[in-house]
Amino acid sequence: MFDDSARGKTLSSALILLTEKGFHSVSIHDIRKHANVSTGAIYHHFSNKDEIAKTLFTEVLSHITEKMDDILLEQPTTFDRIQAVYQMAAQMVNEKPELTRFIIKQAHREFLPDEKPLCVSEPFLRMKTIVQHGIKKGDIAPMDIWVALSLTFGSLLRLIEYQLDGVLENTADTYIDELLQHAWKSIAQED
Amino acid sequence: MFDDSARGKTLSSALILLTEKGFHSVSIHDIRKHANVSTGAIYHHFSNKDEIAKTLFTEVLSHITEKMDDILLEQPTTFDRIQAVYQMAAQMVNEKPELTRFIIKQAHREFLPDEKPLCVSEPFLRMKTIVQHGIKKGDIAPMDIWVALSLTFGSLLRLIEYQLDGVLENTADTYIDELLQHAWKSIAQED
DNA sequence: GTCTATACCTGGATAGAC
DNA sequence: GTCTATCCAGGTATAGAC
Repeated sequence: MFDDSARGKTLSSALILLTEKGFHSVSIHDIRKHANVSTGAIYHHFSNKDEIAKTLFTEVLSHITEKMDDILLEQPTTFDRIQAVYQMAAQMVNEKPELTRFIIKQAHREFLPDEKPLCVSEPFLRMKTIVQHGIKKGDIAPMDIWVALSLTFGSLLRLIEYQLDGVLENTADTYIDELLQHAWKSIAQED
Repeated sequence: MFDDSARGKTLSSALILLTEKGFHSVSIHDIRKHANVSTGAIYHHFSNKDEIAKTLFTEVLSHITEKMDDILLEQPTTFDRIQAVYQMAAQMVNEKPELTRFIIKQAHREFLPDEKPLCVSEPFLRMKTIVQHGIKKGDIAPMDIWVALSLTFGSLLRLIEYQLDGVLENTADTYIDELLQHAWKSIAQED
């Protein structure tokens, strides 16, 4: 995910430690030790501890935003767009569970108090766009946008949390077809 | 919620401060000041800071569990049970937003590392029971239990988070009828 | 049971050599 | 750009009077 420089190693280690223990339970010294760099090197690249977490958060978010934009470009129909988001999410939680946990489970308010809530971050605004277009085109039944958003992606996020909590027997991607099929029924325009 | 003893005042203040700022951003001194009690009084009733949060968490959870049990007793049909949960949740997020945030948004792993994940706590197991009974009785279409759970309550939890994040124009209870109506379509056994 | 005063330590951040 | 050594603030927890 990150390169082998002091900066990259710091971010990689911070990601692992932060998702494992949480922001306030990880000290600079912990990161220093895990990344095998010195305190001085860390403070050369980051002005303080907050900035490490903030950098991590924004870099990961913008990475996801790019993927969302690809989906919007490549998939023309509402259903296919939603399906692509489901697949991307399932893949992400399988391949990078710590990173996924960092994004959706961290209490950002605690260490990024000036950050906007996750639900108005760029990737989530892309989801809103998908649903709004779906309603406008008549693919999705007319309803309140927040209700439609909850129905479209709420169950997906829930399933992801189940996987992160370790209660699922199989990986998330084995459930998403069934999940999407049913979730679509709740929002689809009947004709 | 809690009585006027030093213990009660400590818990009330801790609840407010913890949900506002998060566990590690609130010091014992902050709680002491807000509750208008002394450090000594706090340490007389609680062995350490963790135990304050833990007490709060378990007392609130068992309170919700009781309400869930009432629902299971009073409501015989699957739909009515789910509807009652939706109404209870909407009422809770309206009347006690800080408390709701404390339960569903806190990174418990950070200060309660030995606590089970929320999704296998008592109240959430009651939700699982509701859905399992629904499938067995034929009210809910046969499907994987975790998929069914995600579909039934995922969108509700999402809507609650929207309200907590302050993006909704109205309170959650104005949306839940529409939400439930659609969510039910995704799981209902068709005949 | 409740108070004040304080001991002790963790951990963020800096200084200055190389 | 990276290192080691160190400073110092903030915060948990305790001691001991009342």
